[in-house]
Amino acid sequence: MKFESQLLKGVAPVVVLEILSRGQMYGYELSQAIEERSGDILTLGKGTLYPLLYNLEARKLVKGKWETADSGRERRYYSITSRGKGQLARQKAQLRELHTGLNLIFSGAFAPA
Amino acid sequence: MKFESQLLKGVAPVVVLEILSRGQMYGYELSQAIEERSGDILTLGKGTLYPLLYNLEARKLVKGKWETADSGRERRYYSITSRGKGQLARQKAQLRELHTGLNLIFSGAFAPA
DNA sequence: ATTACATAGTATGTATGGCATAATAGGTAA
DNA sequence: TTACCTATTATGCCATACATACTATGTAAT
Repeated sequence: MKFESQLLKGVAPVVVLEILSRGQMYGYELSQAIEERSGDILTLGKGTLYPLLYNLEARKLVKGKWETADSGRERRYYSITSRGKGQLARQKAQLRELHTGLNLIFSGAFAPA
Repeated sequence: MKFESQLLKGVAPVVVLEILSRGQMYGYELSQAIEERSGDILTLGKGTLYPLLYNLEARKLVKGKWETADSGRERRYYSITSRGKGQLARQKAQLRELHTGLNLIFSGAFAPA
């Protein structure tokens, strides 16, 4: 994603799971969907996305299957599993909590030492 | 921080810079301040915090100096540099942007494929 | 005094994960 | 037939979060 390096480490999986929760997609399609749906704010390069998908599949949060598109081209379509849905719900809750914590830190409710 | 692994990678430096922007602190004090000021949501273990401070210092975003506290004990006090303040401003802006992007993704303005 | 505990910092190693890059290959249009 | 866009795989680097263990000091309890 076009962010100063590590700011969004860890959110990538949640984003992928969220998008897959609305329907199956193949990798390339996913990377474009993430850009579009985030208003071009979030970007996942292929060097990030594909390894991430392999990882999610190994953890059985998504599952992929090869299908032949109308064009005759082979694509690997990923869909979210029920485990993945559980994980997504947990991670979303944690994102909200993180957001709360950051708000507390940055609102300056405490005086400096 | 007490989150499911890597959800908040990259936010630690911003949090540290933010807190140091209100006054100098030593490491141990910082780790407690982060917990307190985030309502116990964010936690940095020493294995994370100290290496992070060394890294910030190497990048001249903070600077540390040894001082002898009233107790007679040596402590390393860290303060934010002007470079650090610039970095903090940039990172805060990026955090806000990230938040915007995530909101777009999770609000579901787009239909699934 | 001695122990126990909280404070304070350093050092080391591991695992994760974002990312760049390169190699491969198929479909489409000039 | 060349060029370009699509599509996936593989390799390797680097940053970083974290656990653990080690060292050391001040304070309070015994």
